[in-house]
Amino acid sequence: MSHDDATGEGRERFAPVDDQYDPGAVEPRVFDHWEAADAYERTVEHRSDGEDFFFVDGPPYTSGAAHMGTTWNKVLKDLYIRYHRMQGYDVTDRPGYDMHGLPIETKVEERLGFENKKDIEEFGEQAFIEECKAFAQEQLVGLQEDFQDFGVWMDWDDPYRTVSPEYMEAAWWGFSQAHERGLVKQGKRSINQCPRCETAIANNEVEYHDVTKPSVYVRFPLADREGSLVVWTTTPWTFVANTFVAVDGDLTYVGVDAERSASAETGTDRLYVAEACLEEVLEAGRYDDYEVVERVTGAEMVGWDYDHPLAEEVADHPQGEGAGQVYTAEYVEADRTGLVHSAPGHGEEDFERGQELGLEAFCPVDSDGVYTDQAGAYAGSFVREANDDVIADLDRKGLLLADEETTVREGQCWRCNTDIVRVVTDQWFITITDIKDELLANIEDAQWHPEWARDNRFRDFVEDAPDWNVSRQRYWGIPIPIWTPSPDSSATGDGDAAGWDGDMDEVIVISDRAELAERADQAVDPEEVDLHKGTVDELTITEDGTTYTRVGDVFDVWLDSSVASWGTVAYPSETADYEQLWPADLILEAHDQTRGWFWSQLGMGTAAVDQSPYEEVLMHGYANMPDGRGMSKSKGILVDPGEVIEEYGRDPMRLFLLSVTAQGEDMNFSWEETEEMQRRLNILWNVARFPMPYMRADGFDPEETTVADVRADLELVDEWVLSRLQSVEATMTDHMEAFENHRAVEALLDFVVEDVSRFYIQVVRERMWEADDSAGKQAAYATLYRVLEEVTALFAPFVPFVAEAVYTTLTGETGHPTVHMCDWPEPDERLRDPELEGEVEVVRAVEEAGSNARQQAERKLRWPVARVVVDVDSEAVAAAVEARADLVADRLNARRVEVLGPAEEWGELRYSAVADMSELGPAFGDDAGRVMEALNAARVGEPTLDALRTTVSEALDGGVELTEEMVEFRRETPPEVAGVEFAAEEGGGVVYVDTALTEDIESEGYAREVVRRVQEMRKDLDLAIEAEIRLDLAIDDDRVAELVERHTDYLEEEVRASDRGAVEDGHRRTWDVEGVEVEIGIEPRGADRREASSQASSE
RNA sequence: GGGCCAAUAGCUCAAUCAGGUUGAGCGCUCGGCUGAUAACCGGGAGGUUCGCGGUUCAAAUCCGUGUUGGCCCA
Repeated sequence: MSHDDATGEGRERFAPVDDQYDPGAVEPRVFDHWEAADAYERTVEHRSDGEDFFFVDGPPYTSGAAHMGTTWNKVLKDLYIRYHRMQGYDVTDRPGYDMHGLPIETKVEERLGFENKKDIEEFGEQAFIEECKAFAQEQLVGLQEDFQDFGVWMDWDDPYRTVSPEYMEAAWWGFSQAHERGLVKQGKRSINQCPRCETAIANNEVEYHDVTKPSVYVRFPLADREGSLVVWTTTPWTFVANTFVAVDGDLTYVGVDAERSASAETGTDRLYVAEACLEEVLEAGRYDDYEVVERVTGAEMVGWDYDHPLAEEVADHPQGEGAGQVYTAEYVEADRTGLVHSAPGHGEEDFERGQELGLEAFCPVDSDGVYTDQAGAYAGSFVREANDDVIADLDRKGLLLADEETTVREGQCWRCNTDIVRVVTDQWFITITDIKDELLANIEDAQWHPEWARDNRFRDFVEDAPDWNVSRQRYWGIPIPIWTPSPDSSATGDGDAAGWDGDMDEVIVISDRAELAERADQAVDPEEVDLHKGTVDELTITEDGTTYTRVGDVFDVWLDSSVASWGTVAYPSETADYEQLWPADLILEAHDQTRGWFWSQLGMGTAAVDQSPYEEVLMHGYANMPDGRGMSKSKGILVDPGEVIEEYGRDPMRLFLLSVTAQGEDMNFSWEETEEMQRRLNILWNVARFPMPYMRADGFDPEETTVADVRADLELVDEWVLSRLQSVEATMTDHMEAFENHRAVEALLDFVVEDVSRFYIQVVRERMWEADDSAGKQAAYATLYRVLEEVTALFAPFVPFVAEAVYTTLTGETGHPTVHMCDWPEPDERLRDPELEGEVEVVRAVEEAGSNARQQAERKLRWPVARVVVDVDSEAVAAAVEARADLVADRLNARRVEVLGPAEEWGELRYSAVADMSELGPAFGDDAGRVMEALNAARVGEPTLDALRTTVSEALDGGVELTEEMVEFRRETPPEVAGVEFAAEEGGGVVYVDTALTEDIESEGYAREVVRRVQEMRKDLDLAIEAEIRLDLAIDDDRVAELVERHTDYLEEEVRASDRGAVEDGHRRTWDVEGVEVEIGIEPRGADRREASSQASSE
């Protein structure tokens, strides 16, 4: 809507607005207004004395632009931030960005043309970190511009960034707290290693694809008995590290003498396999005969020794205490051979079982996937490429039974698609398995919406969660603040922890910059120091004659965001906000964060301070394509929010995101629905636009004339719409408090479309059009103003632009500088009247049925009907219709409304019967035809068999026995009466409309036909509403002309005709009114004439 | 392979928790209104409630199973 001075001063109330809601025009104006009026800053300031509400923003990762998912997320956050502000809270709205991590390193490497870690080392760590920092910052700016463009109000000038010293320090502090509670340790773990990135990949960063791999059956010769164990694998390269063979203790295994007689490779082998797998193994090994010579359980095989299949090639193969033996293991299934080759230096399950058994985790593979010298003959080969060599060696030694291929799901690095290798390396852990009970207890302290997300999914996950591996062997991350004793006293700076025995009491964990400055050997300025790897790796600590050096690793990025609840308030460098606000009142993310940020925060909060860092969680779904597929930027399957804005606007997009999808569910984006949202907002726009010219013309002043001032003059519909408004407010507040935003906004849209637009405004239009000002008119103005003002506030958090535009036009200079400073409207109980709401609901049901009946009778609404008869089935409905008969008469343009209660019969009604011949036939035989004719011809006063029997018996000159099955009753209304059923909450009935014409009705009907056409001609001339005209009317039918002239006063008042007579050079048109030719001429009078002609000439 | 969520009119969703005649908006179509008018309002058609099986007097709803999609995990 239009105003030049965006600060509110001098802006004109009820100023003319665009005819159509055009988001493309409204939104830029609102942005300008916000900027000029400092709308955001003033809104924040307005609530600065309110109760604190600590919202914590889950930081989006800074690689790539905002997609529909992030858009939805931020718009939801904006909604709840705005809502809580309107509820009076002083809301923390600091946005955050997750800026560390491998994905950014990968992108920077691409940009710089790097292929692996060595390129980074050559480029220089510090320089590489600076590149990453610059890249992440670039991405941040792009993201932030997008978020602002969506109309999201957060503290964009001061986002928290996980790369800032204050934030990194927050991570150090949390980690050091966990350490002090004894929850940090170093340990070996089987990890997913990306050989290209040379780092561990979190399980959730692994993507699975189907790949073709070797499928080999190999026999391991037993050491102290005849025969071999048969194992199967898809990773022959791991045979190098084979340490034991696993069996299922309960499973039956057989020893067989298997023969190949037909082929070239003749001979007999004694093989041990699970009995259930025997056929498969023999077939794979191309044996054609066999004899079972032994049958044992897996348990009985435990302790059997075998020879390492690559003992000659790998001199260092596992051969210590307990190696090369059979053990039981949970992970064995009666599949393939029923015996599992186990390498604790690689596989996760193998590793865990190996730990239990006290076996060495032999891992002769480096971080780049290349065998170390320990791998003997294979040293220097990339493991996957060594598969063929291993297979060839096994074949040469006669150990290979079968060499096939199979398709399996294989993990790949999510960034570079390199196949993962499982290796065992030294990693740092937060041992959350030690605090499982506390974690499970702390879950209870947060309320989730929807609840099942916590009680089903989240709890299961927490119960099964392993220790948290927080270390990554990369560069772009928060350095792990652990300094370990160095073997020599000189500072090497390479983070080598050799020389330290793993005792956590002997390490130093630094918790903040001040402590670092104090304890470091080098001079450190805590204000200036950058905590990244390039800097801190140079720092050593020397205490009691021992020099400590930092471990080389950085934190997994999940640790970064896990400290967001205190990182947001810059704890520990600032303490006041933390003490006042923590923990978070609300966090709000998509369901992938259940095992992501919801979890990492709980884990970190519990490890550091044994408390849940958040109290309430709103979980939403994923944004999918219209057909339900997931969006994927890399595959080009996506809907770009920018395009949606371009096409339909910000508010319609927001409204779609906030109104269509239920809490916790995935959203399927829909262009059609977004367009529909624009149409709904157009109704809001028109509802607001409709009364303004009248208010302006009559000089209505909402400050002077409030609803309270016009209480006595309120009409029924005014009271009704005000009551409905209160109910909608109560409903919306309930839904918003339950985080059911889609229900809340649906209730509001319903109110605007159904109640205000379709009913209230329809009813109130006549009052607005009255020429003279009146108390009733002022009452309508005050009512509608109140409705619009509060509706605008209710819409504000959902569609901030259009709400702002309407609000500023409504309030002019008198309101807040922005609608977003308004309080959330609370229902005023004094205005609530549930009984009235019920009555009007009945009236509307009756109106609907009545309109339908009119349509059936083909009588336009413009023509009055003599009477409407409402036959109801409940006293409550009868009372409602009787009480509101005037309104019913008005809505249906009826002269009279009659109500028939449940006990009354309408004397004019008759019933007929439709005969069912399949029943009549058997019952009456030859007479069936006559009975049918009599039945069909019968008209009875009540729908009962008795009445029918009497009538039919008379017609047939003899009694007949009728049953319920034989007939179906039909209502027969009098001629020119149409009846339609209706139903309301407290009962229903039938509305009969009597459309019989009388001269009186014709007179009014024709008069209204003429009025309508004159109005159209006034509009042709673009006349002002109050402009007066001279009217020239010639009707080519004397009877009709006389009928119309009976309503001369009405006619002249309606069309503002202050003069009658010949119109020579005015606007003339000839109309066909119900078959009668009517010639109309009009011309504006006096001052209106000049105005009209000047308007005409300007077009 | 496992867990959680979803599947209802051409489209987007209600009704499912707590079993009782499947409903709304859009679209389509027919009509009305005519100073909100490129707006607004009414009627109508449109359903194997994803398939199969079970429990029940009664199933969209509860149970089992399969299919498809989403997310998480392996």
